[in-house]
This record gives sequence, C-alpha cells and structure tokens, in this order.
Amino acid sequence: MKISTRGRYGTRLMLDLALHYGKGNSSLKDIAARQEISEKYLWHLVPPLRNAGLINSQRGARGGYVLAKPPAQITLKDIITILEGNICLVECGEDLSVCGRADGCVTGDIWREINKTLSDVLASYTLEDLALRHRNKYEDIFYTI
Amino acid sequence: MKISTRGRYGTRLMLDLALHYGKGNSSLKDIAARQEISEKYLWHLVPPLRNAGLINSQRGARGGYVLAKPPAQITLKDIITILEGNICLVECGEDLSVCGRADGCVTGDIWREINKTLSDVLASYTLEDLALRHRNKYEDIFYTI
DNA sequence: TATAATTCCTATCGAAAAGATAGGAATAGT
DNA sequence: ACTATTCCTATCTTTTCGATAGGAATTATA
Repeated sequence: MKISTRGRYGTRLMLDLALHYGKGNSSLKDIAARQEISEKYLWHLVPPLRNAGLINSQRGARGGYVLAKPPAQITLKDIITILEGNICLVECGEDLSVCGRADGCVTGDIWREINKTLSDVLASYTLEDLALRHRNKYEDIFYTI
Repeated sequence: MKISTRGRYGTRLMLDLALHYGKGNSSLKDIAARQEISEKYLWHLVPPLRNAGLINSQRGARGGYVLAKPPAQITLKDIITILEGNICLVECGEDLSVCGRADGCVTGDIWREINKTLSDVLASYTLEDLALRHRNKYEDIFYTI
C-alpha cells in the first residue's frame, strides 16, 4: 500500500516545473540534478504526463518542458492517476467484473468508499499549494539560520 | 498503490470470524471454503493476527479461531496495519531517516498529511460495521428474490 | 550549414515483492 | 489410538519495481 517511486518522483518533477512556471523550458537534465533523481528514470514519467496534457515539451537545443496549465489547475490526483494507473486500493474498485464475488461483497463496498475518500483528498492538493509551501519552507530556513 | 491480497484476504478472514462471533471456533478450512480463498494462503495471515492479539486459536480436533475482542473493538486500521506493515503511502512517512531530503521535502509533508487522513478513515470502520452491512445485504437479497 | 543540446523511443536487466504451494511436527478432542 | 486441526518453515513462480543503455529525431544557435 505504497505510492511507488513512479508517483513520488513524478510529483517532484511536476513540483519542480511548477516552481519554474512562467520562466521558460526546464530540461530533464536540470530537473534531475535539482531533484537528485536519475535523469534516465524521469524519461519514463514524461510521456504519460505529456499525453495526458499536463505538460508540454519542446525538442532540440534549449528545449525542455513546461506545465501545460497553471499550477492551480493541476492536482495530485491528476498526477498520481496518470503515473500509478487508477487511484484504486483494490482491483475491483472500478471494474467489478474482475471479481465474481463483487455483488455480495461487503469488503468491496468498503474499499470503494475508502477509495473515494483518498481520491478526494488527493484532488484537494494543487501544484500551486505545493509550490507555495515550498517557498514558505525555504524562507523559514533562511530566516532561522 | 494497492491494498495487497494479504490485506484484503485478511479482512475477509476477520469479517468471517466477526459473523461467527460467539458461536465457537471456526476452522481455517471452513473459512477458506466460505470465502473461496486458498486455505494454505490463509495460514500466513494467522500468526501476525494472533501475535497482535486480534484472534485466539485452539489446536487439535474441534480447534480453530475466534476473535479475541468484540467486533466493535477491531478496526480496519488494526487489520491492515498488522498485515500490510504500516499504513504508509511512502517510506518516509514515519521514519524520516530513510530520506536525506526529508527536512526540506514538501512532498514528504504532503504524503504524511494524506497518510493521516487514510489512517483515520480506516480506523473509522469496525468489524461490527462490516458485519452489520453484510447482514443487511443478505437480507436485501432474500427479500428481493 | 554545422554543431551541440535536447527530447524521444524501445529494449533489457536485476532485484525485490507478491502470490501460492508443499510437507510435516505438535496438539487436543473423541 | 485416531483424527482433525493449528503451527512452522522452506520453496517456487510470477509479477512489479527500479534502473540503465543506445541511438534516432528535432531544433536553437553560432
């Protein structure tokens, strides 16, 4: 019951882009360096995010990535859903046909309820929130040192 | 980001015991048959549940398992925590030392917040709730047929 | 036009986790 | 004694996860 590296790294990638929103392209190389994540690994996260319309890319020299929408319009739910598949604690969460018992299955109902809660919570966090927090945190550090 | 078979089967095992609460021992064989789960697989789930004080066991003929506490006093959080390890969406959820970045890591804070929410939701469901729902569901089925 | 920087695509590899099974020892009711 | 049951440990296969490699396509810039 973990968010995998895929989702976590993807979130950091997106937060990095949010922090540079409006300042031109960011190359994966730079992002990887700032976030201390393998550039090769980040490559895998980019195509789904682009296909889903969350980021835009530009090839060639001085190319890179930008958010396709303002940070306030991108939620953690969006990111996690794209990178982890469905936000779904159980297989029978959305597709009841995977389990012959699904009809009379009480635990299935429960998982779906809990799932809804989790989904709503993730949807309540936007990249703007994260970026704001990040900036506040950095300021605090500078002030207290 | 899934609850594994371990957690799901364990929950059904415990729900089965809750439905038989006060009616003597249930053998794994019977539970496995009712729940359509491999008996061999269930064997793995029993020791941690017993060690945690959620169930009691009796060996020998006519032996089996019973809930160690009333169903109202056992929550989904208890069960999942025992079977899945920590209810923790990320490694750095409880032990910050696993990640050198944890101090300035905004995403880490977020995961921990979301984790808290999920944990609270799981704790809000007791086995008594599940058993009640199960019985209601069965009654509905009988009435409508 | 040449060059360098960058995205893009696909294949592969190893390690870890998950799921499932097997065999037999210990226990206790009948 | 016999039978039913928990109990324990080892093993095996499959899937998922994390990570890496190599090279083709594209584009700004000098």
